[in-house]
Amino acid sequence: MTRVLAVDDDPSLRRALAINLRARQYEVDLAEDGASALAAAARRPPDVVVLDLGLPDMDGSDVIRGLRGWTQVPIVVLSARAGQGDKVDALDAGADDYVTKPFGMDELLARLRAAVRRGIAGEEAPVVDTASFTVDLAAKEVRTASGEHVRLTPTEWHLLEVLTRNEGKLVPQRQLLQEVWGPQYETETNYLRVYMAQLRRKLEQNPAQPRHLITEPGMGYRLVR
Amino acid sequence: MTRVLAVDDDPSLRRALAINLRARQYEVDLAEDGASALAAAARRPPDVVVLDLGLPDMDGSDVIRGLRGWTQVPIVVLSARAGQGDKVDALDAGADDYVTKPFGMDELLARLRAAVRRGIAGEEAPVVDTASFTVDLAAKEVRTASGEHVRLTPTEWHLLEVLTRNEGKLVPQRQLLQEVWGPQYETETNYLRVYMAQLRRKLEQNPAQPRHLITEPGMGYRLVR
DNA sequence: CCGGCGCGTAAAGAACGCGTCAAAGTCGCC
DNA sequence: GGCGACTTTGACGCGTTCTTTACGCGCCGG
Repeated sequence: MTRVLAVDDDPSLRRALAINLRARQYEVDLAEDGASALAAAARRPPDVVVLDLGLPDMDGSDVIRGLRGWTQVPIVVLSARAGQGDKVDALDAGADDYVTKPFGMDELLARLRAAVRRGIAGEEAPVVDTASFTVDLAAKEVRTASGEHVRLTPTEWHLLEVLTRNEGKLVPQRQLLQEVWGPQYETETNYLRVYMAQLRRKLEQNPAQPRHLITEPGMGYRLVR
Repeated sequence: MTRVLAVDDDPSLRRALAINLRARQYEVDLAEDGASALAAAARRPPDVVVLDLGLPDMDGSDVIRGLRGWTQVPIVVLSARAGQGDKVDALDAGADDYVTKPFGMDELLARLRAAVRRGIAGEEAPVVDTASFTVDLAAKEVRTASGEHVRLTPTEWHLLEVLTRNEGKLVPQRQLLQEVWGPQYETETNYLRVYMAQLRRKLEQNPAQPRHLITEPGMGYRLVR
């Protein structure tokens, strides 16, 4: 059963959330402020968190950072209709989605389902294998189709790791550069060219015509099975 | 139940709208001018707004901006005047779609359904598929109906992305140019013609008679399923 | 009936991005 | 201190993409 931790200082909204969620077979924990939310999450790790930003004791973004310190649980934020500043802050702090008050219960439930789906999908998939090679993210290991171990340098691995975690998706050049080399290298696209070439030489059967490490000109790269 | 706010100064048209909409299980609020429309929307937030541009007290675009200040509710505009200027203004101000008077009730209802669907779907719509092709916004990938990958250039993709995010809705030329090429290219409508032609060649089964990438002469383009 | 406007199409040169190679620079380890 | 592995940097050729211009057509208004 899916466990939801719902955090809001308004008792009537807490009650409404609890009733609606339990009616849909969620297991519900409640908290009325940031401190007890963090405590509750630590005591019984939830599968998804619904968090009101307007808590009496702590800033919402700080609650998010407190959770993100040790868990990747999906967080859906509730906010009164005020400015967008706190929304941006919350997303930057690591929230997954955002619902503005007043909201329809249907909408919140839809967002919750989506968040849970993403969360569960995220935990599995440490291994991705293609026709030519297999990437084991947990073991940090790459093997060819014939089972031989492939030696990668740290940078090569890091690049391949980002592509693997986004398997099938196009990863923008900027994101790759930022995650592998850091934010100040966002424009050094030639790094990508050099290292993609090295990865292809080690992993592709025909490096000149790559089948899995695909260039999308002008946009980024993509790992396809 | 879906709530519609219908705004028109003509009492007989208000009545006709109310009867037709209620017959189709919509909950209907009525307003006869801009000020009371804004007040009604604030009192009971609607799921979709039908707005006549020819109101006695306010310019239609100002009503739209008044709503857009705090809500993303879909707005379908009714326009009587032959001129296109006010329609373009309304779309630029944030309207979602428009219907020209005199209109068939069927057409209005179809536009309403499309607008409501978009509104509810909200931010969760990473995949849009038509009879001819499928657009995956998250993966930045386009496939034909037969499943083949379609290669798009960055500009082609960017243009298609904007249209896809506004699926079903008429997107003004100005908005497309601004989002794809930047604010200083707002008048270069020939860019749109060139790139729409390229997209049609790659995506439409019969590029000469596009079924999904539709031109709305003088105003903009629309992606329909 | 004619003229103008907007749209679709085609084609050209210019600009850009990518893959490749080679060499210089950096770091840690023996 | 020297050696090897890894990373960074620069240059070049080639194919692709973007930009710009020109022309023909259809529709609408005069």
